[in-house]
Amino acid sequence: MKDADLRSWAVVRGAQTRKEILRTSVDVASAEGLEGLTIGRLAKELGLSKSGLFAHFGSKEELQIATIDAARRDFVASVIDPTLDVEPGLARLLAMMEAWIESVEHGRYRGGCFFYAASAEVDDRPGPVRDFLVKLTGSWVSQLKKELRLAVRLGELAASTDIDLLAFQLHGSVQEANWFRRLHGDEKAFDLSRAAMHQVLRLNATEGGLAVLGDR
Amino acid sequence: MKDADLRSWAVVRGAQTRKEILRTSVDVASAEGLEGLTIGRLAKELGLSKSGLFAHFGSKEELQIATIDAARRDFVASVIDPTLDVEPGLARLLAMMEAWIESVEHGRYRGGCFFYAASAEVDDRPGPVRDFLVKLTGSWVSQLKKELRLAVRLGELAASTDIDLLAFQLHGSVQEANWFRRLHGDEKAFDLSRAAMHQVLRLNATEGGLAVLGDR
DNA sequence: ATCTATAACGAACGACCGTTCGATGCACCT
DNA sequence: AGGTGCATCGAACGGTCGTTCGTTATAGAT
Repeated sequence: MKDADLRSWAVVRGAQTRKEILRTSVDVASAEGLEGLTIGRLAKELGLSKSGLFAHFGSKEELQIATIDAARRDFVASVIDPTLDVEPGLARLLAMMEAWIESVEHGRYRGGCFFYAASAEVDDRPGPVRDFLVKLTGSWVSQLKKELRLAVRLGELAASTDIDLLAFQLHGSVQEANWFRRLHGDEKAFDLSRAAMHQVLRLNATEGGLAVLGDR
Repeated sequence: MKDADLRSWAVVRGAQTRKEILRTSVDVASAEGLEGLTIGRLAKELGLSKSGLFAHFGSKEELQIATIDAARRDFVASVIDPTLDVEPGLARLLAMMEAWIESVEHGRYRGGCFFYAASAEVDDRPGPVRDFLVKLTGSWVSQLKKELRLAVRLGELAASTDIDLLAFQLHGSVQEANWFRRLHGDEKAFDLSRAAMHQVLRLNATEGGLAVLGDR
């Protein structure tokens, strides 16, 4: 009976619409911001009524959070999942970084990296939206650090490696690339990002690590 | 006669008010964004009427541009001017970077680095506001590169130094620090920024450059 | 004393915002 | 055939936005 409810026509249709809304809202929010993402504008773009769209979320704040979560799903699908079967350690870290860079470089959002835009907008506005974003970005940095620590343990990075500093540099190189490309339209930003990444990794790599990093 | 006009009571008073408005608007915009900076809110905060404040600028876009220009003046005064009498080359570059980091770390704006916030907000909104911001940020990066090239010519940095990459890394380290502190509230962000800066400079420094960089 | 220029004001405008509410339509259950 | 649950709609709400306009106050010039 409950199953019947959950699979009823209306519910399925509702879930589908919600998905379509979020697919568009992530795109819009990456460019116009989470506040610039207005319900009327979004409804018009999707051919829905304001109130019909609104009913899916109950408040603008809920829409914003759902939008961030949709961006998270996209991020996991395109950056994290594909690297799960790569050999853990430095190799996987490289795969994660490369997937991340590519997702920023060729992603489908008009505004470039969603989390870059959202961070700058939300960092001074306390509340659940900010909290959620802090949690997600913090979790990504932690994941990078975790893989770095593993690489140290595997002897691919030197024991003296400053994990915090290295993660800071890796994360920063991608954020800077997004800033540079977005504002100054220069596509070589991502080459610089890759070069910076390889430089700092090489700086901390052991002989075994250098083998993983390759020639370039 | 013209002089008398320019020094008339009303004009002086007007210029003073405009200055006070901009002093507040930069502060507000660094936190709420250039769009979130609304005329009514700004007027209330300053004890002015909406229309009275509005008359100083003629349009919201003009207010935004004037606000960015006020931020530029602050930046020049606190980051560039104090380094003009430092010895050109690596020493001056270090002074510029340190002044920049400190201005972000201890600046008077509630929203942290003004240009970081404005960049992310405006990068997808074409128009005069964006154009102005692109010009200013580009000019700052150019200034860094100019000093780096000088350091190379002075033999403080190796001739093989990749200026674009190094500027990318220096600029990115400060932006990342602002992001990290703003979103995750961690004050050690700026120590990381300084460490990253020294690391990449050291990597390109000659013996003479290392002497300028010092021990740390 | 009168005139001029400017700053600042208050009231109002249309547009859009997020949100509420009742009505309508459709697929399924009994 | 009638009832139920859900998605969606249209109209309306109070509020805020940027902007316009006519008015008032005030210091200096004539």
